[in-house]
This record gives sequence, C-alpha cells and structure tokens, in this order.
Amino acid sequence: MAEQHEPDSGGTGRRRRAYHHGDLRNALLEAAVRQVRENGPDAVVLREVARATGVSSTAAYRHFANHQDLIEAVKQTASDLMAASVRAELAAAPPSADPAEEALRRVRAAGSGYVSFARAEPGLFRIMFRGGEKPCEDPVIKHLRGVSDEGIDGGVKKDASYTILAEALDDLVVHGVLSPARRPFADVALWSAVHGICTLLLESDLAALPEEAKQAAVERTFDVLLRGIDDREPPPAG
Amino acid sequence: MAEQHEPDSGGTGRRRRAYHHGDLRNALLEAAVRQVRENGPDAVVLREVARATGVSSTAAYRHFANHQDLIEAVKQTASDLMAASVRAELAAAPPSADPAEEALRRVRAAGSGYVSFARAEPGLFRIMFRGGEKPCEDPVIKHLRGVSDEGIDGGVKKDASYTILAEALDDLVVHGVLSPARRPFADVALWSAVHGICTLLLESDLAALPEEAKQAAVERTFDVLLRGIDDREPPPAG
DNA sequence: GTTCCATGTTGACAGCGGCAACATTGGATG
DNA sequence: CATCCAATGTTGCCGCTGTCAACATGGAAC
Repeated sequence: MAEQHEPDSGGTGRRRRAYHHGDLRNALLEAAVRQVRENGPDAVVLREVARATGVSSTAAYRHFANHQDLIEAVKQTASDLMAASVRAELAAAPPSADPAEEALRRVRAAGSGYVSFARAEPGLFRIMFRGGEKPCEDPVIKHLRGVSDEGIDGGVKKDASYTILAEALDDLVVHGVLSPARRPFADVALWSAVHGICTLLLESDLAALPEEAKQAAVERTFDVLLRGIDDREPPPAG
Repeated sequence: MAEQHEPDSGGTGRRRRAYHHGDLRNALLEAAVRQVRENGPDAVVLREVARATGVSSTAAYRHFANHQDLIEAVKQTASDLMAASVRAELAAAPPSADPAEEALRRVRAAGSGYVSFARAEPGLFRIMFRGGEKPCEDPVIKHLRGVSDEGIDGGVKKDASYTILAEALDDLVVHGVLSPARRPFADVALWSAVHGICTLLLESDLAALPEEAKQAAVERTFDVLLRGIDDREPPPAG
C-alpha cells in the first residue's frame, strides 16, 4: 500500500525514504503473505522477505521474535481472511423464511465459504495447518476448545466463524431438525468433512478433476452431511 | 521402488563396518522414518539422517536423488503402514451375516483403521499430506485418480485400501443401502470426513480432549456419515 | 540542544542442501 | 590369479538460511 523505496545505491543517498520504515511489520507480513500465495508455505524465508521489502536481513527481528513468529503472523492473517470468506458466503444469499431451512442454509454457506477460501488461497490454507507453536489458527477449529460431550457453546462465544456453525446447529436443534441427543460433536463431524474435502481437493488427485466435477464432489459431500445431520422424517421420495 | 538388501556376501557376511554399507538405502530410510516419528516432518534432515546412520553426509545421494526424494520414500513407507492399519482393522472383527451390514461394517472399519493410524503415527500421517512432487501418498487418496461423476471403480482397481472403501460402497449399492444415483462421489464425501477428523484430532484443540471424548467425536462422525449414506427407510424410531 | 531507545544495519557463525572430485571396494572379466 | 570397472562412500566446497552481537541512526522526550 505504501510508497516504494528508492534504491539509494550509488553514493550520495538522495531522499531515501527513511532509515526507519514506519510500518515495517506490516510490510514484512505482506511480503510473507505474498510469498505464501505465490510459492507456498515453504517459501516464507526471512531473508527473502526482508529483501523483497527492501530492508536488511535482520531488520525483521525487531518485529518478529524469529522465523516461526513470522509464520504465526501469516497464519493469523490467513485465519482472518478465511473468516471473512465464511462471512461473505453467509451474506451472499438471502435468508430463508423457514427457520429450519434457514439454519440449514447457514450451515451449508459456512462450509461453502470455507471451501471457497481453501480453493482461492491454497497456500494460505495449507500454512494454517502446519503444526507450529500454536496448535492451529483455523478460525473455526481454534474455537473448538472446550468441546465436550456436554456441548460446545458452553464457554465459547467468540466472534469467529465457528460461532456461525455452532449457532446454526443450535438453531437446528431448536427447530427440530437435529435432535438434542445428537447435537454433541455434530460440529466436529461437519467440520471434519468440510476441512477434509478441502484437503482432498488441494492435495489429492482430485485436484486434476474438471471444475464441475469438483463442485459436484463438494455438493455431494454437503448433501451427505446434511442428510446425516437431519433427524426429521425424510420427505416422501418423489 | 523399495529394494531389499541383497545377501550377496553369502556365507561369512557379517564383518566390520565395511566401506560399503550393504543396505544403506534402507538404513537411511529407517533413520528418516524414526526422525519423523520422534520430531515430526520437518526433522528429516539429510545430514542428520546420514549422521545417525554413521555415514558421511553425501552418501545419501547415491540412493536418493535429493532431499525431497528421501521424503517421498518416507511418504511411501507411511503409506504402506497406513494401508496395513486399514487392513488390520478390517480383519479385527468377524464379518456380519447380513451382507448390507457387512458392507457398512467394512466402511466403518476402513475409516477406523485410517484414524487409528493417524493417531498412532501423527508424524507419518502429517508428512503424507505435505505437498511435494507427487500430489499425495495417501493409500486411499492416491487411488482416487480417474474419479468422475461416472463412478470411480471404472479404471482403478489397485490393491490399496481404497479398493476396500470402493468395494464396500459398491456392495452398499448392490444390497440396496445406497441408491445408485447417490453412489458417485460418496467415497469422496466419506473420506473427506475421515481424513478431516484425523486432522482435527491432531492439529486442533480437539487434541486436548480426553481420550473418551476423542473416540466419541470419531464415532459421532462415523454415525453422521453412515446415516448420510444410508438411503433405506429409517427404522421406526423407538 | 542533549539524550535516549526503538528501529535498522553490518558482520559473523553454524547448519543446511547440493555439487564435483577423489577414494575404496566387490564382482565381472580376462 | 590379476586386472579393470562401476557402484558406492568420502572430502571439500559453494551459496543459502536463521540467528546473534555489536554498531548506526534518528525521532521524540526532556
């Protein structure tokens, strides 16, 4: 976003921007994110990032404890972007009038936003799941803490996209779609499949499928999940 | 290309540390696998592996093209072990008399073997899904090639654990559990969830759950899946 | 204006993957 | 048996990396 630097090489340093960059942390982070986008998680190289930012190799250590710390920052950025993707998908379609259908719509939309992010930002998606210091920066997964067979919402009410899934599932219980006895771990089951289809689409030979087939695979997965969640009497197959 | 050692030395084979190791490739591979087990995927360091094997740093280049090639070999080993885990779980319980139930049992057993491996060998499981040269070494996923909305079994008949899943699903169709129209991509949906629950168990805060809760989460996931797959009329509840 | 300290730079170190050249050997060949 | 050779293992070196210690700079507080 900020103006670029002028290479002052060549004797009399003309109006060099500043010895003090002013926003170096963000600049480094942006460069790192760009690297991940273009060349994958392993491309986050401190010296390269500093070079791309036009700064000395060790300048990064004034803003990040070490290499891993930079990566954690990238993970956080990825996490935020993913959460935005989920929210965007949520807002993409108008709510349904039927509250049960609306809850189902939200579950599917959350999953769709998750998959969309993974496919649009494979590098950022991958780096989120490389075990580092912190366990995981998945905006959904990282709020699964406190999950137990008592239910999940007791103790967690973060503003991340996980809340969307949890609330949608709770709504499913309220409106009789999901029986209370089957509510526990329903979120885990759902998100396992949503995350898994992302991995398959990115890492397996499924990546070679044509676009329509991929979408069909995703849709089929969602169908199986929603069907497995739905406790109501199945509609007369017509 | 796993190459076994050749007992060429005949009678008095055992001698001092020969200049020629005799089975260096396997020795290096073993050391690498041990490193992954103990310290994770990033711990596969060529020099360290050579050091642990008691050989010079560059000796490995006589058996592996480069670092990545060693990692691919580790992936292959992991893949084999995972396949063995799936087969073991398959054979753990006696087959059911009812063919439909038997097919369902096999689906669940395959998933259970997969999850068991991931939990028993987290390092090996993780390294299998780090994108490298080859797309993926998952014994199941890597045989998903050729998948289309026409079905999956057309063209793939490998002996890996994927066949187990595919055949079980086909049996479900034969015995009226899964309608033919819903057969396509059913394997993708299933394996997405199975793989996803592994990732969550390993990388997310779910890892902190007590053992029983983890098992409950896995079981719940399987239940949702099998329920979502089953097209039969649901039994009269209660 | 002087001082201070957050910020950025320089130089150095060990460790890494990888290449080239050299050393050693066991087995094939005469 | 002697000889050669190709497979195998070693040494030395390169550029690169993450990281540290010491030094330089300059905006802000006094």
